[in-house]
Amino acid sequence: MPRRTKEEAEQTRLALIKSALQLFSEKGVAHTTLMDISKAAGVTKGAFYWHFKNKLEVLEAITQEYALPLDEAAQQKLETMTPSTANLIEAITFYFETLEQSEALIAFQEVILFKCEYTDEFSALLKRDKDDLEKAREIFSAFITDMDESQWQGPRPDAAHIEALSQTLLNALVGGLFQWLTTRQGILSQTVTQAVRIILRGGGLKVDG
Amino acid sequence: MPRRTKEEAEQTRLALIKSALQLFSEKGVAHTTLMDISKAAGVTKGAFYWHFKNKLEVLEAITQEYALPLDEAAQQKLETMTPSTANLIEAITFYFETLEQSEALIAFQEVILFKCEYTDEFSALLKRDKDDLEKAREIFSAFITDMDESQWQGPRPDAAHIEALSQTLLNALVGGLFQWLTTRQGILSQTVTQAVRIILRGGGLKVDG
DNA sequence: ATTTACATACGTTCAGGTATGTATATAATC
DNA sequence: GATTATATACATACCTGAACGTATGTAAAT
Repeated sequence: MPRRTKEEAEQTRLALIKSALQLFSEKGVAHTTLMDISKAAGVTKGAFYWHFKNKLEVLEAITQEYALPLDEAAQQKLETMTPSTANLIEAITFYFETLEQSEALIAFQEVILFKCEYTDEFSALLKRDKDDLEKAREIFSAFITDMDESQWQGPRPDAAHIEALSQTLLNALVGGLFQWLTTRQGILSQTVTQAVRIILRGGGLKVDG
Repeated sequence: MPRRTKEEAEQTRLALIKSALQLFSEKGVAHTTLMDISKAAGVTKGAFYWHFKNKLEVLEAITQEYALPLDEAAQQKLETMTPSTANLIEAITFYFETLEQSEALIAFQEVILFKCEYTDEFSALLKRDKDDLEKAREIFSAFITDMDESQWQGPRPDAAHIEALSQTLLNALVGGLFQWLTTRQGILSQTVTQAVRIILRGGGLKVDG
């Protein structure tokens, strides 16, 4: 059936994105064919090639549709909060609570970490992921730097220490997500929060509990 | 040229493994063809199929050849050391120093983390990786548990806390490796060691420096 | 003599891409 | 407001290369 209305076209676009994410997480990006995606979305390859140029474009669309909103929400949360350890922990907890409650977000992270080969054109995707992490680290650093003197156990440390601290924090988050996605044991937001407490305390900040 | 001697056959086997690792890290596992590997090793597909059943078997051979020795060395190091924070840090530093000095080990980790889709038969590989990490965590836990009272800042914590601590430690290591492999910035063993210090201190252990 | 350690050749499947068909929504024109 | 024109949103069919696997050949080691 040719020539749907604009809204119907957007529907099929979203259906393609959704099916792609589902199939990517099941079969991997490289082993998912464009016809697999099209079929699962109830259309043909013609529809796919109308909306997207290739697999990479779908993955980018998936990112825009599913991952970006949470990233931006968490970022804005941190930017509006008053800098404190409690608020830092809360923002991180918010991120992982939202993540673990969304099948789509879980599937997305699975694809990014386990079902995608970062080579050729896809290496750009890894680079962007790298930039995102670097940005997150900078936000952590700024947030910690802006904290009041009262948040620290001892005297305020230098910038290098805060950078090392925020980097360690970020690495533990990535590693924690990695570990949870493979084992699915425990509650992601809780284990991560626990790790954050340990690290912030080890970095010289006051942490209650 | 048919029918080489046993040693020559082992040579081509190792050449295939080496070429496979190289190509996997460049082009990704899925996008590397068996003829690519064979050609790079200076043989034909016939030689490949004589030594291996499929791609998965090569990857397993690569693991045996390159990754296992370091894992076992680090593990044995921990088992023979007297439990202390300094020795824990030293064992971890040893692991990552060895890693960052070997192109092959770096390539292997790159393949495992970024150039491999864990689906179908390859999901078994991810499961084994999971088991390895779980084993590492247990070793960390045991090592920390066996530590002398003098190693702690305060009273000795309960088992649950030590488990959370070792898990956080492991997650930070994985995340740190992840981060270093993407950015290649700084010296892996140093940044990781720094992270370990922060975490152990946050976990309640005495850390010098 | 037989097995080994490959080389060569082939068949089959299958994925990506393209070219083209087509019915309808939408815009343009009168 | 009716007609026409055009762009849209796909469906269908085909073409191409290529990768996997397999079957078979073969010369030397054992």
